[in-house]
Amino acid sequence: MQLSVSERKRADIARAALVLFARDGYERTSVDAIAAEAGVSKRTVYSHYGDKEKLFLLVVSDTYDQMRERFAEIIGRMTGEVTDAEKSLIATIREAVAEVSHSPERALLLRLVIAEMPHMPVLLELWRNRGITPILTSLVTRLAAAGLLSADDPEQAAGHLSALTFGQINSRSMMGTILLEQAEIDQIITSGVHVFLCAYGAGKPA
Amino acid sequence: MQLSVSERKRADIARAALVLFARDGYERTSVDAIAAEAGVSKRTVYSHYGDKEKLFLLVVSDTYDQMRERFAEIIGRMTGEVTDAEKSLIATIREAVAEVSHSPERALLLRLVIAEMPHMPVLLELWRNRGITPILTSLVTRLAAAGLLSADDPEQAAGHLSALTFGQINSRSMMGTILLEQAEIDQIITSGVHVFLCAYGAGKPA
DNA sequence: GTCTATAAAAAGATAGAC
DNA sequence: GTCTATCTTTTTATAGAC
Repeated sequence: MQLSVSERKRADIARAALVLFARDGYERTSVDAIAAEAGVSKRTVYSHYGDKEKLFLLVVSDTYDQMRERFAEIIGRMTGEVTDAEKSLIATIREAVAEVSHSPERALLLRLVIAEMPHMPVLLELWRNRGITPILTSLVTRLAAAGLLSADDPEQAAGHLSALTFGQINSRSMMGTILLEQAEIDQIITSGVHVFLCAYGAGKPA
Repeated sequence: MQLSVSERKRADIARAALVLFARDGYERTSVDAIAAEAGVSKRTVYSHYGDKEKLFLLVVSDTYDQMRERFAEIIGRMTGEVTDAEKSLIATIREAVAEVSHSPERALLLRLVIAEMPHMPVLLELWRNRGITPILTSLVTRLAAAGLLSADDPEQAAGHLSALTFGQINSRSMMGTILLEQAEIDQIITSGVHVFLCAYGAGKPA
């Protein structure tokens, strides 16, 4: 898995761009700064990526795909041997949130996408076609099939679950701008799942 | 209520700034463009507002306060003679959403605040101290006192209500980037309130 | 207060040598 | 592919006249 010098530089540029875009936003990040951070000349940046916007879109798209994969992996792992829907949901969502918060760049991605979406319609398609709602919907569908949930409209139920957990966390943290305490995160997830199960739970033990 | 020429120009600048900031964002909006839109010279902009950031913060703050006032007025109107919590909540939230969506500038404000918050800590305080959650909390408290809701923790309940309605709408519209159909908005509010009442409702009629 | 003209800096992108 | 040096445009902010 050796990388040529050129490939290495290409990767360095992408990593530098991610760090700076995440920290300063699109407009505030200059190509000069990216080149300096990556340890290459500005001309090399343009050789590899064409222009600033292409670089941005590629970095955002890659980071987003990685996050989505990890998310799907975590959600997908919760299958089969689930008996207590509440416990399993809390643990799974907790892990998913931790995964996103783990890397600052990923946490800030959402804010970046929101900020630049009106000026880059491509981002809109990225979001629409590869959102995380389908992943949650499939989870709800599976749980409903197993008799652990009662959801006539799995997509709508997934939307409610997402709003009550991820949505509340995004809102409180101002889309990742403020770092939340783990206790606060746990409280949001626990209470959110509880409300969700009040509406969609099946066979609750008292 | 006559305005002097100077006061008129000051107001024109603020209005122009709001329109352009909302449309193009902070960094993409130049002071030149604001001056042109307002029909004054650039020097006049600086005379009145000092610099670009002060102008931005003032415009955002004013717009936000107006929105918050309207919001409080709508929520506050729902008092006393409420008998059906579900119907009243749906109608009230529907009106509140319509009020915000009515003016594009107000709808886009949230996105702007999110985008610039990391670079302007003042915005963070604005949000914290004058958020809309307290307004919703007081509503929940009143409804609970009237025996229409069962909420031990009104603030948490308000958070859930907000996430299920406003949160879902913000999420679907990408913070106001995409315009939603009224039918979709209604569907979100209706189902969101339904879930909320599953968890917090008291004395539901079958 | 208001304008025209200008300074001063920064940023995106490219030319041309190696 | 990679670099240094440069072009061109844009932007914030100010000087100075009226």
